[in-house]
Parts: sequence; C-alpha cells; structure tokens
Amino acid sequence: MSENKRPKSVHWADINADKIIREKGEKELYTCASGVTPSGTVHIGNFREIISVELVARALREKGRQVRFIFSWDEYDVFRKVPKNMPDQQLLETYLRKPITIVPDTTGTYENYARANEKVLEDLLPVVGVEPEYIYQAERYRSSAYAQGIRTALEHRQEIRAMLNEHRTHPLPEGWWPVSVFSTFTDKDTTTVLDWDGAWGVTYRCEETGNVETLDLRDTSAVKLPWRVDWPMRWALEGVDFEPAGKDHHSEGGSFDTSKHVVRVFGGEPPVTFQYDFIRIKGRGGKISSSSGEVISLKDVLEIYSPEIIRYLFVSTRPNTEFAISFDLDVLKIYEDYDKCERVYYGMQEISEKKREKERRIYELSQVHGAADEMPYQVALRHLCNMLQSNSGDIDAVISSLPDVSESQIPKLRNRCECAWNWITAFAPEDFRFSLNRPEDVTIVLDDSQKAAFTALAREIEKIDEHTEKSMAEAVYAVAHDHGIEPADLFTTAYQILVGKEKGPRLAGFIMLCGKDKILPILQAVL
RNA sequence: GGGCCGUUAGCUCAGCUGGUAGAGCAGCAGACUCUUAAUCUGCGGGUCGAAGGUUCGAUCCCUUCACGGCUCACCA
Repeated sequence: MSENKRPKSVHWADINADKIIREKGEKELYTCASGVTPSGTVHIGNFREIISVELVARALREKGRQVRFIFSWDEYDVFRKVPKNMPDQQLLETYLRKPITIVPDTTGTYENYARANEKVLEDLLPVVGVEPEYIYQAERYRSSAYAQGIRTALEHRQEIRAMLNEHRTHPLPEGWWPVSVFSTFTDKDTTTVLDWDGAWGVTYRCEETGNVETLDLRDTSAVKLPWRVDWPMRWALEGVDFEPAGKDHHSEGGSFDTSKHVVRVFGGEPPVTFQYDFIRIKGRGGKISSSSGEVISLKDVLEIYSPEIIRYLFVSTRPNTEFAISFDLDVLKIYEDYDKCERVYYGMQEISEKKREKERRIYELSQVHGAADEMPYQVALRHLCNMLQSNSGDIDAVISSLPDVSESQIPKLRNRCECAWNWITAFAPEDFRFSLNRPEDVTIVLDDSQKAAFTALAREIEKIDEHTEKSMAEAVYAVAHDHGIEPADLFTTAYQILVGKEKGPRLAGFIMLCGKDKILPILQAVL
C-alpha cells in the first residue's frame, strides 16, 4: 500500500506514532516499551498494554522508522499475595515477601513461578503477531546492570524524596532511602536500610535474623529500586520514547505522574504515553483480576476468537475506552462485524467513502502478518456452528463439504471451526446446541398420520438433489397440509426425531445441510 | 480532597483535526402458515446532560454546574 497516496490515517495507532515523531524528533531508533509483573497468570487486561505498544510500533515501522520494542518482565518484584488459581497454596504461602523468581512453579513445569507465568504468554504472543525483545529484570539485577542507576538514585535521594512527597498523605521520612533490600539470609524484603557509604556500599539489617550486612552494589542482586524509582531509571537507561500505562498509573500522583519528574534525576525525559482503560469479560463470570481466582488469559480468548479477531477487538476500540470481551451470543456478532470489515477491505462490500479508509486501516492492523492477497474464506459463525453440530464436531468433514475452498484458505478456516466448536461446547446457550440422533436412539413413536406425513417427507428428501432450500421449505409445508397436520406440530415432531428436542435449526436448511445420507436413516427408524 | 473518563434515537454504542447527527438491536409495515436474538424488504427529526462563551457556524473548542463511573493519595 503506498502510504502517501492515501488520506492521512486517523487511527489511534497512527496518531500516536505521529505524536512520537513530533515530540521526540527524528531519530535513528525509536524505543517502545511495555512491561508486566508476572505475579500471577497474565490476563487479557495485561494484554491490552502489550497489543497497544505493538500497534504503535507497527505504525511507526510503516512510516519507515526503526523501532525497538522492549518488553520488561518485572519479575524481581516481591511475591505479595498467593493467587487463588494456583495449586499448592500452602507451599506458596511460605514464599511470601521473596522475589517471585525464587518462588517455585507449583505446576512443576518451569524453573520458577515467575517463569511459568511468563512462558505461557511468550509462547502465545507470536500467534497474535507480537514479538518483542524481552528484558528479564531478575537477570538485570543479578548482573548488577543497574548498579550505576541505583547509585544515582542514592545520590539524589532528597530530590527524589521531595518529588514523591508531592502527592503523599504521609511524607517519606528524612532518613528514607530510595532502595529496598532482599535479605541475603532469608531472601525476604523484610529489611531496613541503615546506611550508604556515598559510593557503592549499602548497609542493611535483616529484621528476621537481626543480621547486619554491607553489600556492594556492583556485585549484589539484593538491592533493588522501588517501583516509582525503578521505572523512570529504566526509561532513562533504555531511552524509552513511548510507553502507555493503565489508568491507575495515570492519575495525578500515580506512578507515571511521579516518574515523569523522577526521570530527570537520571538524565532522561518521560516517554510519550497514553492511558488505556480496563477491559471487562461478558458471558463468563465477569471479573478479570488475578486475586478473584477466575482469570481470563489470552489463551482463553484464543479458544473462542481467531488471532485476527482478537487484534480487531483492540484495534477497533480506542485505548481509553473500556470494553468487554464477550463469550455469549455477542461472539456471533463480533465475527460478523469482522467479516464485514474484511469484505470492505477486499472491495466486496459497498460502504461510504468516508468509512472505507477507516475500515481498511482497522483491517490491516488486525492482521497478524499483513493482509493476504486472496480474501479469506468467509462462512458465518452461526452457520459453521450448525454444520459442526450436524457433523458431531468433525472439522475435516465440514471443511470438505464447503464449496470452492482453496488450499491456502484452509488454515484460517480450520481455526475458525475450532473456535466455533469451542464456543458451542463451552458457552453457547442451550437452545443453540443440538446433536443429531443416531437411528437407534430415536424414542418417539408416531401415530398413523404422522407416519404417513414423514414417509412423504422422506420421499422428498430422497430427491434432495432437485431441491433448493426454498423448495424444500415449500415441500415441508405441502406435506403438512396434505396430511392435515399443523406445520408447527410437524416441526416439533421432526426435531424430536432428528435431535431429540422440541426445537432446532430452521428445518429446510437443516435438511439440506445434513443431506439425505444423515437424515433418512433417522427417519426410517420411526417409520 | 485531587485527577481522568463518560452523559448522543426505547436499548447498546459510532461520530477522526468544528459545517445543521448515524449503525446494530428493539419497534412498525410487508413478504413464504417457519424455529435455534428466525430470514428478506421498507420505515431513523433524537432540546447530541444543563447553562454560558469563542465562531459566519459547535455534539465536537473554552468555562461553570449536575449526574454516573474509574483512579490516586500504601505497595508494585
């Protein structure tokens, strides 16, 4: 797409990219940053931050700029609370106050607790087109990469203290130090800093053992900066040009607000930023926070939505707007909206010129690796759900029954089938679900007139190749009429025979969909 | 107490850098005596929360107010 010929994009990712260039000036390399504390399952709310940075980074690259997208695992934080969804709660309890990288992975899969939470996400991010450069804070601290940064903080402790006190109810005391120490005796942060020698030496007391020790910043990993100092220190060190943050950080007196002052101490300047709102979950419990136990992760969402559609959800919503990820009937509509956007992109659907560019840009940004030359195969999720259920979830059978599918369209189509099936089995309303009876399972007994009617209907179904959905529907009515049966009764009986329920998919289409090979043996069982 | 964000058709919301408001659902009418929120077609004057201000002109900018939500002031 030749960028210049098109009207200026008004998409938020492009607007922010422009803003970065405007405020930071022309640079060889722009650094965009994101970060998450892996103190529990990384949930879909955390993902909003990550995808926001990805989209802005992509927009910058499309403007011909070099971009470094760094993702910080803030894994050197204290283990403060045991999330309810983790196994072996009692064992985990014993690790409270220690860095989350020393906490064991109670699922027994990875080196430690933090790593377990990280790995699950790292494996999934490429699927949705996010491939940042990971920075592991435990490793950074362990290698004393921040020794100079910590020393600088100590040298400017009074300035920093004043900046933080701006918004505090209870001011930090005169003797406050801008560091916290993990005891080398207990690994816990239950320590008190006693002194700093003006250079690299920090002396502390371990409150649990009473031991007093002096550490050298250049060869210890035990001394850490508190969040409100750590964050701006790293902005300066990495030269961060852009980093969004949640609304909790963005309030006045919040950590972004204080960090934009503290960063000056380290000789840096604050990044361009925006505030993003939280996301809610609909049709599945509601809460998203890790403490409630029920956590919705990217993995959970990927089971219901394709990668493109997950991106689409975030791309098409402005970051400062709260929105819900739905697991209820909205799923059908979301897929339809996406498909419409896709048709607009490929010029298959009329739309006002005004909206066209906007939709096109949303579609582009929603793609994991750029838009394909050929439009993906479209089949409405509702229809797919019926086809899958008629085939007992056999995805291959459904795909091969669809007309004109090209080889290259199959992977996405298969993914959509998997999502549809997951949705049907896990979240679809009861009315929506059915499974075809096996002939031997049909229990209903027909009276003579019903038998005559269904015998006639079976004859029509024999000739299924001559029917269209419409003519089949007419045939169904004709049969009802000829045998003096109310259509509504005929329908009910038909569903009882076919799916063992009073209701089902629209009958004529359903018969056409299943085909005579599936339908006739079932009918025969009651005739 | 500070900050941020909302307040647009019955409902859910779109409306990008100002030019007298649009989608979906619901509703109404019609279509094939229909069913998985059934499908198709047609139908959208709502004081754009209130009051001022800037402007030739404001839903969109500024000020004040009301209501609602979130957030910070402890830690990350």
